[in-house]
Amino acid sequence: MTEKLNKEEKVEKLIELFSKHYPEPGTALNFSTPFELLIATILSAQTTDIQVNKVTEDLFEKYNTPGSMLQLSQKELENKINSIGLFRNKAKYILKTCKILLNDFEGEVPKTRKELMQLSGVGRKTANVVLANAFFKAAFPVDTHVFRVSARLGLSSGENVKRTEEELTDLIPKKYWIDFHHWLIDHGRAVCKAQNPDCENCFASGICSYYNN
DNA sequence: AACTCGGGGCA
DNA sequence: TGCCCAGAGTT
Repeated sequence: MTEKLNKEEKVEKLIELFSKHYPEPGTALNFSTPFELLIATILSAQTTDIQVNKVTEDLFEKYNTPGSMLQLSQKELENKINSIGLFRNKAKYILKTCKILLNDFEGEVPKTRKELMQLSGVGRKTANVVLANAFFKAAFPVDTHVFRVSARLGLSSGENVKRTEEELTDLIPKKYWIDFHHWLIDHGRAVCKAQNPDCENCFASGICSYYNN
Protein backbone atom coordinates (compact mmCIF):
# COMPACT_ATOMS: atom_id res chain seq x y z
CA MET A 1 0.00 0.00 0.00
CA THR A 2 1.22 3.48 -0.83
CA GLU A 3 0.88 4.32 2.84
CA LYS A 4 4.27 2.76 3.49
CA LEU A 5 6.10 5.46 1.55
CA ASN A 6 8.80 7.22 3.55
CA LYS A 7 8.59 10.99 3.94
CA GLU A 8 10.82 11.78 0.97
CA GLU A 9 8.79 9.52 -1.32
CA LYS A 10 5.62 11.06 0.06
CA VAL A 11 6.84 14.53 -0.87
CA GLU A 12 7.62 13.38 -4.40
CA LYS A 13 4.18 11.89 -4.73
CA LEU A 14 2.54 14.98 -3.27
CA ILE A 15 4.34 17.30 -5.67
CA GLU A 16 2.99 15.13 -8.46
CA LEU A 17 -0.56 15.18 -7.04
CA PHE A 18 -0.56 18.87 -6.17
CA SER A 19 0.80 19.79 -9.61
CA LYS A 20 -2.03 17.87 -11.20
CA HIS A 21 -4.88 19.14 -9.01
CA TYR A 22 -3.62 22.66 -8.38
CA PRO A 23 -1.81 23.45 -11.66
CA GLU A 24 -1.66 27.10 -10.74
CA PRO A 25 -0.47 27.41 -7.16
CA GLY A 26 -1.79 30.46 -5.35
CA THR A 27 -0.56 33.79 -6.60
CA ALA A 28 2.69 34.79 -4.94
CA LEU A 29 3.44 38.22 -3.52
CA ASN A 30 4.84 40.68 -6.04
CA PHE A 31 8.09 42.35 -5.01
CA SER A 32 11.34 43.55 -6.51
CA THR A 33 13.43 44.25 -3.40
CA PRO A 34 13.76 42.76 0.11
CA PHE A 35 12.07 45.87 1.51
CA GLU A 36 9.06 45.42 -0.75
CA LEU A 37 8.76 41.77 0.21
CA LEU A 38 8.99 42.68 3.89
CA ILE A 39 6.17 45.23 3.61
CA ALA A 40 4.05 42.97 1.40
CA THR A 41 4.45 40.12 3.88
CA ILE A 42 3.44 42.28 6.84
CA LEU A 43 0.34 43.19 4.84
CA SER A 44 -0.39 39.54 4.03
CA ALA A 45 -1.46 38.50 7.54
CA GLN A 46 -4.96 37.00 7.56
CA THR A 47 -5.55 37.80 3.89
CA THR A 48 -4.57 36.56 0.44
CA ASP A 49 -1.55 37.45 -1.66
CA ILE A 50 -3.96 38.56 -4.38
CA GLN A 51 -5.46 41.23 -2.10
CA VAL A 52 -1.97 42.37 -1.09
CA ASN A 53 -0.78 42.66 -4.68
CA LYS A 54 -3.73 44.91 -5.52
CA VAL A 55 -2.55 47.35 -2.85
CA THR A 56 1.21 47.19 -3.31
CA GLU A 57 1.17 47.65 -7.07
CA ASP A 58 0.30 51.30 -6.54
CA LEU A 59 2.00 51.76 -3.16
CA PHE A 60 5.47 50.64 -4.24
CA GLU A 61 5.50 52.99 -7.20
CA LYS A 62 6.43 55.90 -4.94
CA TYR A 63 7.02 54.30 -1.57
CA ASN A 64 9.58 51.53 -1.89
CA THR A 65 12.15 52.48 0.75
CA PRO A 66 11.91 53.10 4.52
CA GLY A 67 12.65 56.79 3.99
CA SER A 68 10.03 57.36 1.31
CA MET A 69 7.42 55.30 3.19
CA LEU A 70 7.88 57.58 6.20
CA GLN A 71 6.76 60.54 4.09
CA LEU A 72 3.28 59.13 4.59
CA SER A 73 1.31 59.90 7.73
CA GLN A 74 -0.38 56.94 9.35
CA LYS A 75 -3.73 58.20 8.06
CA GLU A 76 -2.40 58.52 4.51
CA LEU A 77 -0.95 55.03 4.58
CA GLU A 78 -4.20 53.66 6.00
CA ASN A 79 -6.08 55.17 3.07
CA LYS A 80 -3.75 53.45 0.61
CA ILE A 81 -4.20 50.00 2.13
CA ASN A 82 -7.75 50.10 3.48
CA SER A 83 -9.04 47.53 1.02
CA ILE A 84 -7.46 44.75 3.06
CA GLY A 85 -8.27 43.59 6.55
CA LEU A 86 -6.52 44.81 9.70
CA PHE A 87 -5.34 47.86 7.76
CA ARG A 88 -5.03 50.21 10.74
CA ASN A 89 -2.76 47.84 12.62
CA LYS A 90 -0.74 47.12 9.50
CA ALA A 91 -0.21 50.82 8.72
CA LYS A 92 1.04 51.29 12.27
CA TYR A 93 3.36 48.27 12.07
CA ILE A 94 4.79 49.34 8.71
CA LEU A 95 5.65 52.90 9.78
CA LYS A 96 7.19 51.66 13.02
CA THR A 97 9.19 49.05 11.11
CA CYS A 98 10.50 51.72 8.72
CA LYS A 99 11.71 53.81 11.67
CA ILE A 100 13.46 50.78 13.18
CA LEU A 101 15.09 49.97 9.83
CA LEU A 102 16.51 53.49 9.61
CA ASN A 103 17.52 53.74 13.26
CA ASP A 104 18.95 50.28 13.87
CA PHE A 105 19.72 48.70 10.49
CA GLU A 106 21.00 51.55 8.32
CA GLY A 107 17.86 51.39 6.22
CA GLU A 108 18.54 47.82 5.10
CA VAL A 109 16.37 44.77 5.72
CA PRO A 110 18.28 42.53 8.15
CA LYS A 111 19.16 38.99 7.08
CA THR A 112 18.70 37.05 10.32
CA ARG A 113 15.48 35.84 11.91
CA LYS A 114 16.38 37.33 15.26
CA GLU A 115 16.82 40.78 13.76
CA LEU A 116 13.77 40.53 11.51
CA MET A 117 11.61 39.65 14.51
CA GLN A 118 12.68 42.87 16.21
CA LEU A 119 10.64 44.71 13.57
CA SER A 120 6.99 45.60 14.13
CA GLY A 121 4.40 43.26 12.65
CA VAL A 122 7.05 40.63 11.94
CA GLY A 123 6.68 37.26 13.64
CA ARG A 124 8.27 33.93 12.88
CA LYS A 125 6.23 33.23 9.76
CA THR A 126 6.81 36.65 8.21
CA ALA A 127 10.51 36.53 9.05
CA ASN A 128 10.81 33.18 7.32
CA VAL A 129 9.05 34.40 4.18
CA VAL A 130 11.63 37.19 3.90
CA LEU A 131 14.58 34.93 4.72
CA ALA A 132 13.53 32.29 2.21
CA ASN A 133 12.33 34.44 -0.67
CA ALA A 134 14.50 37.56 -0.46
CA PHE A 135 17.70 36.09 0.95
CA PHE A 136 17.36 32.45 -0.16
CA LYS A 137 17.97 31.05 3.30
CA ALA A 138 16.69 27.78 4.70
CA ALA A 139 13.56 28.79 6.58
CA PHE A 140 10.23 27.28 5.55
CA PRO A 141 7.34 29.62 6.46
CA VAL A 142 4.75 27.83 8.61
CA ASP A 143 1.27 29.29 8.97
CA THR A 144 -1.81 27.62 10.43
CA HIS A 145 -2.68 25.72 7.24
CA VAL A 146 0.86 24.52 6.65
CA PHE A 147 1.10 23.41 10.26
CA ARG A 148 -2.16 21.44 10.21
CA VAL A 149 -2.02 19.93 6.71
CA SER A 150 1.62 18.85 6.82
CA ALA A 151 1.03 17.19 10.20
CA ARG A 152 -2.02 15.33 8.92
CA LEU A 153 -0.21 14.16 5.81
CA GLY A 154 2.60 12.87 8.02
CA LEU A 155 5.30 15.25 6.76
CA SER A 156 5.77 16.84 10.18
CA SER A 157 5.32 15.85 13.81
CA GLY A 158 2.76 18.54 14.63
CA GLU A 159 4.55 19.30 17.91
CA ASN A 160 4.85 23.04 17.40
CA VAL A 161 5.53 25.64 14.72
CA LYS A 162 9.28 25.79 15.29
CA ARG A 163 9.71 22.03 14.99
CA THR A 164 7.43 21.90 11.92
CA GLU A 165 9.51 24.62 10.34
CA GLU A 166 12.71 22.63 10.85
CA GLU A 167 11.15 19.44 9.54
CA LEU A 168 9.78 21.01 6.37
CA THR A 169 12.97 22.99 5.79
CA ASP A 170 14.86 19.70 5.68
CA LEU A 171 12.21 17.73 3.84
CA ILE A 172 10.89 19.91 1.01
CA PRO A 173 13.20 20.56 -1.96
CA LYS A 174 13.88 24.27 -1.95
CA LYS A 175 12.86 24.57 -5.56
CA TYR A 176 9.29 23.78 -4.50
CA TRP A 177 9.03 25.89 -1.36
CA ILE A 178 6.83 28.65 -2.75
CA ASP A 179 4.56 26.28 -4.64
CA PHE A 180 4.40 23.80 -1.78
CA HIS A 181 3.48 26.55 0.65
CA HIS A 182 0.59 27.66 -1.54
CA TRP A 183 -0.46 24.11 -2.24
CA LEU A 184 -0.78 23.34 1.46
CA ILE A 185 -2.75 26.54 2.00
CA ASP A 186 -5.08 25.93 -0.95
CA HIS A 187 -5.58 22.32 0.11
CA GLY A 188 -6.10 23.37 3.72
CA ARG A 189 -8.89 25.77 2.79
CA ALA A 190 -10.63 23.69 0.15
CA VAL A 191 -10.28 20.12 1.44
CA CYS A 192 -8.10 19.56 4.49
CA LYS A 193 -10.09 22.03 6.58
CA ALA A 194 -9.48 22.58 10.27
CA GLN A 195 -12.99 21.38 11.05
CA ASN A 196 -14.60 18.58 9.06
CA PRO A 197 -11.83 17.78 6.59
CA ASP A 198 -13.28 16.38 3.36
CA CYS A 199 -11.16 13.22 3.31
CA GLU A 200 -13.58 11.34 1.06
CA ASN A 201 -12.86 13.74 -1.77
CA CYS A 202 -9.15 14.15 -1.05
CA PHE A 203 -6.75 13.00 -3.76
CA ALA A 204 -4.04 12.46 -1.13
CA SER A 205 -5.97 10.25 1.28
CA GLY A 206 -4.06 7.21 0.06
CA ILE A 207 -0.81 8.53 1.50
CA CYS A 208 -2.25 10.56 4.38
CA SER A 209 -1.34 9.57 7.93
CA TYR A 210 -4.43 11.23 9.37
CA TYR A 211 -6.81 9.41 7.02
CA ASN A 212 -5.11 6.05 7.43
CA ASN A 213 -5.25 6.13 11.24
C1' DA B 1 -4.11 32.06 27.32
C1' DA B 2 -7.55 34.96 25.66
C1' DC B 3 -8.59 39.02 23.15
C1' DT B 4 -8.26 42.25 19.17
C1' DC B 5 -8.08 43.83 14.56
C1' DG B 6 -11.29 43.74 9.55
C1' DG B 7 -12.38 43.14 4.62
C1' DG B 8 -12.83 38.84 1.90
C1' DG B 9 -14.01 34.24 1.06
C1' DC B 10 -17.28 30.97 1.28
C1' DA B 11 -21.59 28.45 2.71
C1' DT C 1 -26.22 37.25 5.96
C1' DG C 2 -23.25 35.26 9.10
C1' DC C 3 -19.15 32.76 10.21
C1' DC C 4 -14.29 32.23 9.98
C1' DC C 5 -9.75 33.65 9.08
C1' DA C 6 -3.49 33.01 4.19
C1' DG C 7 -0.70 36.48 12.21
C1' DA C 8 1.05 39.38 15.33
C1' DG C 9 0.69 42.52 19.30
C1' DT C 10 -1.37 43.46 23.62
C1' DT C 11 -3.35 42.51 28.15
